[in-house]
This record gives sequence, structure tokens and C-alpha cells, in this order.
Amino acid sequence: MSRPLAHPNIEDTTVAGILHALADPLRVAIVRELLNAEARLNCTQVTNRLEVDLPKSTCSQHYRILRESGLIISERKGVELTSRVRVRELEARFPGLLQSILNAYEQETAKTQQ
Amino acid sequence: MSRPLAHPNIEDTTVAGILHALADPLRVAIVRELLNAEARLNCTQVTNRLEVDLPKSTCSQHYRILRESGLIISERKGVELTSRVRVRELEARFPGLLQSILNAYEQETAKTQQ
DNA sequence: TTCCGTAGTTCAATAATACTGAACAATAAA
DNA sequence: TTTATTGTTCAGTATTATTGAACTACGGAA
Repeated sequence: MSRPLAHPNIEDTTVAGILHALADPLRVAIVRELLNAEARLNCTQVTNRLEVDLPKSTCSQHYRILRESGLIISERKGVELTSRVRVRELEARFPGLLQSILNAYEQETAKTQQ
Repeated sequence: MSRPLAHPNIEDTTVAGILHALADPLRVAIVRELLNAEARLNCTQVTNRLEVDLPKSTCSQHYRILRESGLIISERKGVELTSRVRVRELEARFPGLLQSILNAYEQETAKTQQ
């Protein structure tokens, strides 16, 4: 794996970047899974929980976009890459944004019934 | 101008579509301008207020994306195209979403000072 | 050590989107 | 009619996204 895992400072994150990252349902699902998890999960664990079968390269790109947008922080643990959502920082920078987006996504799927 | 101006039913709008539309600062600026206006504005009026000089074709595409995402409703008034934001409907479908995104964008620019 | 398996990354080719100049269509006004 | 205005469509170009294949890095077994 490449050496440097660059994360933007929270004050350098942009709304456009965050919205772009979260405009993809799969990336939203990853974020939600990371939020729900008791412990830090690696990429494989997340995709397993999501029960999707996506190519590793695609997965890697999605994490890169989430990372570069400032939504997650990733760390290497041996061969694995574990990630967590930057909840506190994001809340401080853009209060309510992440939650309302996640709410909206839930609303969308919830209303599918009937 | 082409005849049919198709607008999605509000229940067919998606969060992904809305986030994608609002992931572009210019489109957000258009939405904000439409929200602030006392009366319905046409495309030219909006771009004039924004003091940007963007090609007509580009402008047209942005409006199409806003329309197809469900964010705005457009009507032809003679040669002009006037638009308004679907505030009520959006609020009913995804409560708080639009406002928190607009807030976040304001936060972002506000913090640029100092 | 060396070898093997696992977890992700990078590269490159292809596909899908976005941007925009130029030609066009539709309406209003002269 | 003719002309000006407003926006659309088309087509070419550029940017971004997807993904198979080769690769890197680390841990564990032998």
C-alpha cells in the first residue's frame, strides 16, 4: 500500500466535496456502516456487512473520495485499512449537515414501502 | 425552446440527485438567488445578479440538472424561462435537508474571513 | 529467512459526464 | 416580415468514474 494517507484539515473541507461524496448511495452506505459499528472496520468488513460484491479497486476509490472530502479518517493496521467517520469535527464545521443527509436517505428508503 | 418541460413528481426525487445537483457551487448560488428573489426570475436575471459570465449553454444545463433533481420548477413566460424552488414539497419529502445544505455553504464562506 | 495468503493500491483502458461554441427554435416587438 | 432576445440542442472536447490486472505491503507459517 502506498505510504502517505493524506487527510485534509477539517477547515479545508468543502460542502461541495462532502455533497459530492455523499451523492453516491454506496458511499453513504459505507459511512452509515462505519457510524453503526462498535469498533473500527476495515474495507472488507464494511463491504461484507453491506452484502455487496464490488471490485477492490472500486472500493479503494470510494474510500479515497470519502477521505479526501474529509468525511473519514483512515489508518493502516497491518495490511488492513480501518476507517472512522470524523463525526465531531464535521459537526463543528457544518452543524447538522451530515445528520440531515443521513436522515434524508433513510426517509427515501423508508417511504419506498406501500 | 423545446416544448416539454418535464418535472419529476416529488416522491420520485432522490437524495443522491439532490446532493449531486447541490454539489456544484454555481447551482447552489442559483438556488439561493431564486429563494431570495421577491418574484420569479428568468435565467438571465439570475446570472446577472450573481455577476458571473457563464455561457448560455452551460446555464441551460445547470437548470436542467436542477429541474431533473426536483429542486426547481420552471415555466416558460414568452421567450423566458422563470423558475422557483420547490420549497414546500422538498421540505415535506426531506425535512431540513435543503436548509442545512444552504446553511453549510454559508458557514463555509463565512469562515473564510480571518 | 523465505514463502504464501490477505488487504488494498496503482495503472491503464474504457465508459460515462460535463463544458461550451455554434447553429437553431420560439416568442415579442418594431 | 424582420429583428432582437432568451434559451435549447448538437457536437466536439475535456474531465471524471469504473474496473481488470499487475503490484505493494504486511503478517503468519514453515
